[in-house]
Amino acid sequence: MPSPSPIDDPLITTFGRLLEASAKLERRLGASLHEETGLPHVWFEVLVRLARSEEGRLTMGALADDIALTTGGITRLIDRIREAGYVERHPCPTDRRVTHAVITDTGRGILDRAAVVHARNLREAFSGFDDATLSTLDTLLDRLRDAAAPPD
Amino acid sequence: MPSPSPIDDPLITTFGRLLEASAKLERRLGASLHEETGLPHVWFEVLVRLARSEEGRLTMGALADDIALTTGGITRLIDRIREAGYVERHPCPTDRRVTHAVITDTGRGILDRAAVVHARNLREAFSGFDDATLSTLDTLLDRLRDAAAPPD
DNA sequence: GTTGAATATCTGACACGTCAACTAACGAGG
DNA sequence: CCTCGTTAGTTGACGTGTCAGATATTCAAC
Repeated sequence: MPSPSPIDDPLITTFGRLLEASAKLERRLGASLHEETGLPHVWFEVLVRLARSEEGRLTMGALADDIALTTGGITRLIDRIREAGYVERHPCPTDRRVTHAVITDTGRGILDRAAVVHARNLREAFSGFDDATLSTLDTLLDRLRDAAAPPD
Repeated sequence: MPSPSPIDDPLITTFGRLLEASAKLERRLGASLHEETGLPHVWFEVLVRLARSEEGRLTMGALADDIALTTGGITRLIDRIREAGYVERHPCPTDRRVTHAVITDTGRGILDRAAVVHARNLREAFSGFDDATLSTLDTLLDRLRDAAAPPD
């Protein structure tokens, strides 16, 4: 007499596990990063993506999609990061609807320092994972991200 | 002359991927669930955990830990779910500091209906994953959750 | 017993993101 | 070229979670 209930579907459990794992990791590692560098983890994610992009710039829309925020959310997030002096807004010369967020030198400076700290914390948290496991994880996460894309 | 920059550490990328994948999946699947059943995804997660627990009850603290919210956040979340009639608060008879959140019959009803919908959506989203892959994923997620636990 | 540290929950003030409505600009057809 | 449908970004109103501090209770040590 095991439970025939729909709430025991294994996929529901797996999905719950995914959210729990990522929420807890972000809370813990995000807190460390913030304490040790003053940089909130979301800011870090924004700055990394800008720094890795051509000319350190990305459109608001592209950034919103990367970080999984709405465009309204990105507008406000960039407002705050800009007030801190880590990014600037540059109107796009060829399409006047679009605005680029561009990382500043100050932004690159704090980002580099934070990356060292963050990488160290990550290495500690993932100390039980060998290279092969990490590579498997990467593959799975890529497939999960794609699974979230609209079904068109 | 590849980039020797600390921001290119592969662990930073992996971690970013994890957050991106889970944020996008939650957004998409959470939206479907809410549209089709009226139940916000967080409510679903709360109700599942209660339904699976002994006597359909859990302390506020245990629930906060499961869902990865602060205790203040759980207080307010349970307030709202209670107003909808899906849970009740029961003071613990043996320790008067603790309160149990208890799922109601109404709560079990809507949960069962939502679980069917959610499981169907998950099956579609995870259609490219075979059983072995899912089991690998489960294992990895468990290890990730544990990696987030305090280092004591 | 009584004291004091620890634990469980709640609350006010506030930060952050969403949603929907709005402005502005692009671009394909007629 | 204009008009209309689409796309990019911003904004006001609001929902939800956090943080720090308050409250109540337990428990171990004296």
